[in-house]
Amino acid sequence: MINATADERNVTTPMAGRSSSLAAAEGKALAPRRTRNKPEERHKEFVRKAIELFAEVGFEAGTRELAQRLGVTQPLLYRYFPSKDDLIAAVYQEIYVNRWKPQWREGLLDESRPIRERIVAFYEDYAGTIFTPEWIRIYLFAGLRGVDINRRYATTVEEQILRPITLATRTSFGLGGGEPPTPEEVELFWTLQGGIFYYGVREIVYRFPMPVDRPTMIRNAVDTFLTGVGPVLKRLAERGDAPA
Amino acid sequence: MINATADERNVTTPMAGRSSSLAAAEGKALAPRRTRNKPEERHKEFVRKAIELFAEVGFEAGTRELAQRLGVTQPLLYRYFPSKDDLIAAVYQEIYVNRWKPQWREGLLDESRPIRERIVAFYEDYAGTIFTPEWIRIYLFAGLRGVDINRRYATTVEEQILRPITLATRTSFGLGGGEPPTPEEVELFWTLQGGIFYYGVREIVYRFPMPVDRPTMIRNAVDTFLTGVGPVLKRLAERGDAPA
DNA sequence: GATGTTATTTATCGAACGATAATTAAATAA
DNA sequence: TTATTTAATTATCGTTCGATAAATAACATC
Repeated sequence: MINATADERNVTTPMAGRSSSLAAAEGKALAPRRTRNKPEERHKEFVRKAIELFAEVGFEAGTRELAQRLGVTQPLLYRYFPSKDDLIAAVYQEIYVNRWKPQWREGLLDESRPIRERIVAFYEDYAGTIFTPEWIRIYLFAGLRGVDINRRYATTVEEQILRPITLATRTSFGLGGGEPPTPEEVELFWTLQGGIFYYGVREIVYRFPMPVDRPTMIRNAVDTFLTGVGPVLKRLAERGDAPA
Repeated sequence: MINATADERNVTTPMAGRSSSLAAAEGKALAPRRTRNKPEERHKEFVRKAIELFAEVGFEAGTRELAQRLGVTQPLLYRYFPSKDDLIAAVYQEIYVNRWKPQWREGLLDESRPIRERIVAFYEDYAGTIFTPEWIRIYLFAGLRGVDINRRYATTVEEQILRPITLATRTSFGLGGGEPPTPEEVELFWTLQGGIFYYGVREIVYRFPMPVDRPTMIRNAVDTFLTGVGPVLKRLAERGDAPA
């Protein structure tokens, strides 16, 4: 199922550039290169490559494969991360915490610009951030694994993005004052969010041919949504969530 | 990571109901139960349980775990499936081919009912079919694995569902004749499809609390979409896909 | 009841996995 | 230069995995 390139069999190989000195010409074992790096840089380097590998294969990717890509031996990983799960946790932190931009929320709340412009600008920047194999694939791997990364991230999206959008949209339609959005209202905006997110899943995970480019898709989706959401918001506000 | 319940150590155990006769009271090895089933039933039974297991754990679920749940020994699986991948293929067939309903397309094309009613009815039935852990989780597992199940399924969705919906909607708005839908038009309906699908992902994969029930979500999403899509379709039709 | 077929189990192989202990050598300080 | 520290490697353990070969026992046929 995996390569195992016959070059180096079962034994753990150091590798990464045979010692440029023509040292061991005997052909047996090449002198292993041993470059000593600062722990801080190594830590970052390990996480960076781990993101790459996990995005490709998933979390069942072997630590030996990761070490090989880094040009180090497998046990070295355990000097920097007590266990594989700790490495995975560092990956989560890097992607889903460090890449979150507070200006997303701020931009959406900037009432000096029309609501459509704010929403389109947000989704263009948001798509530019998360429509990468690392972000989307690892996000789905994590979700299927059952870690609560996704629940927590979805909570953040709802609080920092969807509720502000909902309120701003309601305001722009002259509906309701400052009451918090109802679940039905927020759910409406989840549908838009999910529709745009799923564009990325089709493109990056399924590798489905995407004849419509991102900005066009976003513009049309937001236009359709904003045109249609007015009456629905009005209806929801009028009957105060009473069922038909 | 897995249980390994101390009861049965490394050795492959037959199991499944100790022989109800109080046979081996010596405590050592229980007489293994050997019931002989018809190959046809076994095949179905294996696929059924495999779906259950793969939905929980993913395709890296062990064949031993599957055998244990079936109450048989692990090598028996290889009498019915040449390899694990063949078992997985049977799982795909069962879920994504056998569960497809041709009446979805037919119902969407039934011009005797209003377009909104057709679309809402379709999504309610569609959600009832695919919003299960087996369907959604295995679908995402397959997508991340790189098999082309998802590309093929998405093609079917586009051809059997989204293009009919697009044409029917265009007709109901009095726009365009029988020309095939443009990619931009189809992409609009992909956004609705993705938005609704992602509701299922949040509910079933992320286990996000869902305060709005499915029928309400579907009704509001379709209402918003159908209200807003008219002007956008009109704009797309008028300028013949020329960029702004 | 004897015989033949085959569903099922027992036993086992080789590879890959996560992780640990002991050893080696590169950088730093004396 | 020599001594100290520790980054990095070598070697290896115990498990689990997918898969195969051989032995066994349940059912069908005569």
